[in-house]
Amino acid sequence: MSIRELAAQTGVSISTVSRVFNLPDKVNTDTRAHVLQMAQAMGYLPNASARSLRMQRSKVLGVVLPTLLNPVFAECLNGIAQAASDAGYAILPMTTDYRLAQEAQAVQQLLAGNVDGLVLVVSNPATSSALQRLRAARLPYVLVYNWHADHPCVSVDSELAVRNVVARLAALGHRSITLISGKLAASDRAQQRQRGFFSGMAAQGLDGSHWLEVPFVETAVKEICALLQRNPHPTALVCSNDLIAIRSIRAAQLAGLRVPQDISIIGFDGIALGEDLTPMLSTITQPNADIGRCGVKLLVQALADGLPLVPSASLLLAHGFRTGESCASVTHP
Amino acid sequence: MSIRELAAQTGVSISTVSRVFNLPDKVNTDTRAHVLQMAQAMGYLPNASARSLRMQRSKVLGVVLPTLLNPVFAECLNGIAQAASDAGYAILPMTTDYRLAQEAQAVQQLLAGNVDGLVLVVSNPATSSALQRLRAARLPYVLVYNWHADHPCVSVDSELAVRNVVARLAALGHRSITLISGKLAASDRAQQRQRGFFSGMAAQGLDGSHWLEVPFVETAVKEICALLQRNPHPTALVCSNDLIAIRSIRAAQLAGLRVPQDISIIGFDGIALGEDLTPMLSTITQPNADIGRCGVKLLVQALADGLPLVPSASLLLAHGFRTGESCASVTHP
DNA sequence: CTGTTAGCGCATTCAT
DNA sequence: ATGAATGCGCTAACAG
Repeated sequence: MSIRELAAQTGVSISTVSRVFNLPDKVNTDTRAHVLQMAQAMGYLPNASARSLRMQRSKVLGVVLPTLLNPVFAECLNGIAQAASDAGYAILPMTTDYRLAQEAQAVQQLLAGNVDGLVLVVSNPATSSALQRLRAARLPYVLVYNWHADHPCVSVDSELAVRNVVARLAALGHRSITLISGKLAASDRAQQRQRGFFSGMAAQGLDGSHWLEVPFVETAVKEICALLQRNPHPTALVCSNDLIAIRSIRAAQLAGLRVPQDISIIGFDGIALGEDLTPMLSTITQPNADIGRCGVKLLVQALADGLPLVPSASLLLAHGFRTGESCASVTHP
Repeated sequence: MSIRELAAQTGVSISTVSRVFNLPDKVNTDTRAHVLQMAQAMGYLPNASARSLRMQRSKVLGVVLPTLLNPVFAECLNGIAQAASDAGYAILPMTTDYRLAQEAQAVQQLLAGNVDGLVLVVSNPATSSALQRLRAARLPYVLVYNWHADHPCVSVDSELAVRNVVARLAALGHRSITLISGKLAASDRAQQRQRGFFSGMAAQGLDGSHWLEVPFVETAVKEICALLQRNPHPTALVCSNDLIAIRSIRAAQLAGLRVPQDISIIGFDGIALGEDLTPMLSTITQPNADIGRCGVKLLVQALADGLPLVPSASLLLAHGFRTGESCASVTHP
């Protein structure tokens, strides 16, 4: 079903049909109604490929995320999809599983798929070859969750958030706090959060040398459990993200520690699921859907303006703290 | 960077360049190497829209899912993405939030986006208008999680699974079992699972009249808690899915019941996260990634054969049971 | 207000 | 083994 057939059946020219769908005002009301009716009857839908080829834009945004198995990114993708849809864009998502090779490949494929722009989270903006290729291709893009002065980003101040959470723990009487960090090489967010931990501990005059690095994808309950079985155990754990916090809670149980009576555990991300857990997860909350939405909005705006998206357009959104049940004050026996 | 420019720079015709990328064997080795090298240097990538227009196929599969906020669908999408990528397809996902209007709209958009085929989960295959439109458009599609004799599907035998789980609970001494079901109108899976509950309870000679219908998206902890506070409370809960089971565990805690000592709670889906919970979720497991993978494989095969995908191609995969910690035998005081 | 025409970038005959 | 020519379906001048 092509525009030509519809035009023939309707008894008008293809330009008129085209106008009906693109510039409806510029066509006679009756003609328009007739065309629309015939289109409906014949099940005509404008061919997206032909339109993309002609217009030199696909109305598709590429999306690159580490994984959808962490709800934080599923929530973000939700926001992305919503904002994209609102702006008339479809999305083409790819996941990297936190691997550089996949990151590069995803960007490569997306470039070949002629998307109009990209929303992505990379391992490390400072060193990402995928990002360089993107710049070389002069394709508009925006990073989400990442933060770097040379790129347009949408994120929260992770470092500050963790520093504040350390202060909060200190105020609750915690002195022995351990950081459970995701692989630092795989994530600049983990690095930021680690910096927040270090500076926070230092600011409280506490020993910030205790931290454990665990994988993002595979569960590390065993390792965390082993750490908790050492005597004395830390009275609080600050985790790189909610998934790791959930695993830490399990590790604590396996180590015979009650949460929060024996140990406080704090996450980062604010995934919705955390609210339904028992104990409810205490965590630093990010506006995940909004992060995605804002990223798309910036991108769409740049696309509309025809201007490149500059680093100075970066947005730092507000984070929060969810007072759950996995964090309590230290009990002095 | 078009094929013409590359051809000009390389000193060959565009047909030769085209052959280098599509029929490499039919071009001289030296010429091929030269073209490839120049392509690399100039950063040439074949334009996907042009190719789609010419080939009348986009190498894109549409995907329609209720939501990505339930990890079961995120896991499935992961499998879909993997299999699609392996077969050289990209994916264009849309979510419906369990709403019929969105379901129809998603299919409509995907049709307009000229995808080559669709993987989807609909509310109800028997009545879905989106599905009818798909058939009318003669676009290959496969349903996942849904099950219906008139459509090609990939799923598990939910009814049998629940029936068996009821038997398992009965064997553990449970007599008072309540079903916490997702909105039946929004999901044929919920209907299947309810049927399994009814027939399972009947088979055990138990009263299967106790069940509660809760939303999929919003949390229904309050309602479930209220149900549990009635005296006497059921000794076991069978839930439509893992997310509802997680909320039920929270509801139990709020109602002052210990899981599993005071009440057993069983989920459905086998989301990975369930293994990291405390108590570890006891649940019926589905091979979520495989369901997605199989769906894509069927679709890709049909696309390759040029044949329509028939209902008789439907696949019923094996389910399992994860013995977690949220289910125990009845303690007789 | 409507029709005619010229490509967008590519794969594919048909020649050579 | 390679090149010239055609058209996929559509939008955007341009002409009327």
